[in-house]
Amino acid sequence: MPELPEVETTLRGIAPHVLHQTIHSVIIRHPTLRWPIPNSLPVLLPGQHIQTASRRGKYLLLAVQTGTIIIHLGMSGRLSLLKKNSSPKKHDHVDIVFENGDILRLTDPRRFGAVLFSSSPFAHPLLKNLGPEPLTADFNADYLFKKSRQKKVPVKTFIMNSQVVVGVGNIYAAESLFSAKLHPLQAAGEVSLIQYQLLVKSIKKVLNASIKQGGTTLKDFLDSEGNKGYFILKLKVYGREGEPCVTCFNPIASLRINNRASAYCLHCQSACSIK
DNA sequence: CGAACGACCTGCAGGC
DNA sequence: TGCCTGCAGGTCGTTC
Repeated sequence: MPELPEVETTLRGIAPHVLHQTIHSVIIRHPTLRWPIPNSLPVLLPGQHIQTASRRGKYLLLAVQTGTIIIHLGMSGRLSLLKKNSSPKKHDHVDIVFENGDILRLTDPRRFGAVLFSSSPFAHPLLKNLGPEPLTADFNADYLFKKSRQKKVPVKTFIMNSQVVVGVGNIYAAESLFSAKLHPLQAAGEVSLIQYQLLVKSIKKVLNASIKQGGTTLKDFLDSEGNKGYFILKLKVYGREGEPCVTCFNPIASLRINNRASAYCLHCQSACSIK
């Protein structure tokens, strides 16, 4: 489910409802997500209140007095806000119940998500090596160009590496490369500065447009209020294999790169030097 | 060191 | 209808 726009949509949905709320209790129904949920949370968190709600890459961060709750939605995770006594369903693994009765509930069928706690989240092993946020000025063509020299990995793999830049997953990598007219297999180290300028612009444009539409709902993404995202209507290559390219009308092709489906236009995204 | 790949887990679509 | 296979938005840890 979630790439950066979906996580950002989730954050914007929950933030106004959880900020400054006092935690009443924490219910863990299924503690084995990607990593075990710390069993100290139900003891540690009650009585504390949410001071800030933010995002780093695809990690949601809820800060309380003694530290920060770190939430990752994995492939199929979703947070929703519910009213008091809302009965849990099959994949509702964690509830954070507030004193006013509201419930912040994590639902995650595939359990690739995570709920962790850290007194200094940015020093946490999962967060400390993350690359820049794609929508900030730190993420620019000079940075990508320098970072990519001598790298032989496909440019698609390169921009999906969270140590290079956070938040670009399979959908938005495909869309951004199409927008920048770059072949996904082009070696990252051989992409020119000019091409990176176009790619950076494309990534920012695509992510911003998706956030505006509430993210992409393929099959199961819903925001914290249960609404779908409408960016799927704007996807130009992802999931359109065999359908005509919106620019040249040739059929969209597909490759597997690192075992991930990679849709692209054979004509518009021609490679200069694929090895 | 970087790169490739398996692993985690469930649900669903499609083929037989 | 039902079983089997492959695939899915992520990304860490292991192996080469």
